[in-house]
Amino acid sequence: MPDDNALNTKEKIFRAAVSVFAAKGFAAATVREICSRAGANVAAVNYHFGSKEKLYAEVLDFVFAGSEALPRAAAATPAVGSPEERLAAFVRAFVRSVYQSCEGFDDCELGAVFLHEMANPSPALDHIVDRYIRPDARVLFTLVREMLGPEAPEDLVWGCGGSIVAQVLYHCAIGPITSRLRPAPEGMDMDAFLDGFADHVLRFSLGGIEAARRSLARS
Amino acid sequence: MPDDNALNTKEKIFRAAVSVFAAKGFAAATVREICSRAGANVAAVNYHFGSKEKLYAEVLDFVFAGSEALPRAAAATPAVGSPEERLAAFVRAFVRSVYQSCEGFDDCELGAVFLHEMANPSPALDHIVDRYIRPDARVLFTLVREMLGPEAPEDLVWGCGGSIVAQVLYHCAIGPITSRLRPAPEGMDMDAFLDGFADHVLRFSLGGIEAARRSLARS
DNA sequence: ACTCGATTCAAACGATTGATTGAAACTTTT
DNA sequence: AAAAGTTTCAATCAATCGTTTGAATCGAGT
Repeated sequence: MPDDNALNTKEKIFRAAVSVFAAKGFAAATVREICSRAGANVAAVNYHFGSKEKLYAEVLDFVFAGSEALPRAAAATPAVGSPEERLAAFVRAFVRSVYQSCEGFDDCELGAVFLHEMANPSPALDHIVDRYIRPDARVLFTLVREMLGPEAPEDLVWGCGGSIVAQVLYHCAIGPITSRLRPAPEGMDMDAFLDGFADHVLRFSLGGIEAARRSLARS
Repeated sequence: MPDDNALNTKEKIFRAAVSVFAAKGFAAATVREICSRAGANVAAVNYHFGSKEKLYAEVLDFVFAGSEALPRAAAATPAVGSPEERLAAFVRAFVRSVYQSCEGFDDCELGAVFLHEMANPSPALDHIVDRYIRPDARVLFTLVREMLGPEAPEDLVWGCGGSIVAQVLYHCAIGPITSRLRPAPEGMDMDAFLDGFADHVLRFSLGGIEAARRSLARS
């Protein structure tokens, strides 16, 4: 029967896998490095998880699932209030869920995992989209539609929703560029930066949606 | 001395490398597949280019360099005219340079190469940033500053510029998601789609910049 | 103390990778 | 036509990958 030590080894491998997969993606990560970081034998991954791919699928699900402290955007969006207020909550939670490290991890951002998954999609992506991303998208697009009005064409709703998502994902999508073009000042307060970033995205997006609404009324 | 046949083999390898690297990125691409597609021996890459890495560096430079038919955004932005007009030209050229296939290639978008490079930056990225990305960024941020006014803080200029870049890169950053959430209709006219996409990004961004300007005047 | 299932470990396996080698084929020069 | 230089090729190298193996180790139940 699995005792504490066994669970500890499995847990240690899982935690190491989260960090390594986040840093390197599925293909570039090696089970040897994961086991080395976990202080375990190379065979431990296959013994406890079946294969590297199954371990990755579990990690992916864990990273995307969110938590109470770091909920997914849809879960943090209230059902009542003005569309602007709800969008503000959505964007703030979305930004945090992408850039804040997973609970109990120093070095695992969903954004990093996500980027590797976009560059090299794994079979597990379908499940992630259905389970986690589609609900978030649904909340966002419903909100955008409320703000654009019922006569807005579907394409415009998706366009504006995409513009919001794009801005949130910006830093994770081009991190290596910003670090070269405009390196972040050392000792920066990450929480304050994320709040300011979310504020900017919200303000910029409200202006963008307003412009889209105007162009709609004009035609 | 290199004759036509030699040039042909080198050229064929280069063209195959462009496609393979764009589709898989540097690490996942293999010299065996490149040579196979080129109808050449495995040793040809090292003979003609020195190493897989040097070949990749040449491919990267080619993809980012742009062309007369597909210029980089900065090169397509006129020096005169209203900031709005110049931003429109910038965004249109930017969108095309990211999503339109390189001249003479059916399956090489800068966006695909870029995405892999962001997920797994190569040593060649520094040169690409200095040579190609920094000039584009300079033109964009100068434009944004013109529209925000001289009293706008640097952070706001970078924020709004980033919001524009983010929207343009959206589809390349989350392609696997959109294809699952909202598959593109088959037989879609890519040129028309890109024009419409650029129009949306421009309109949305003008609204966003206007909102940022207003928030500036208010404080 | 002994047994038995669960876990860990060093060692190795087969496959694949980028790179190298030296001879063969080819082109150009003499 | 012989020589020199360039290019191609099959074969192979060392390294690394995920996975497997079988024995050693451990811990709880009898």
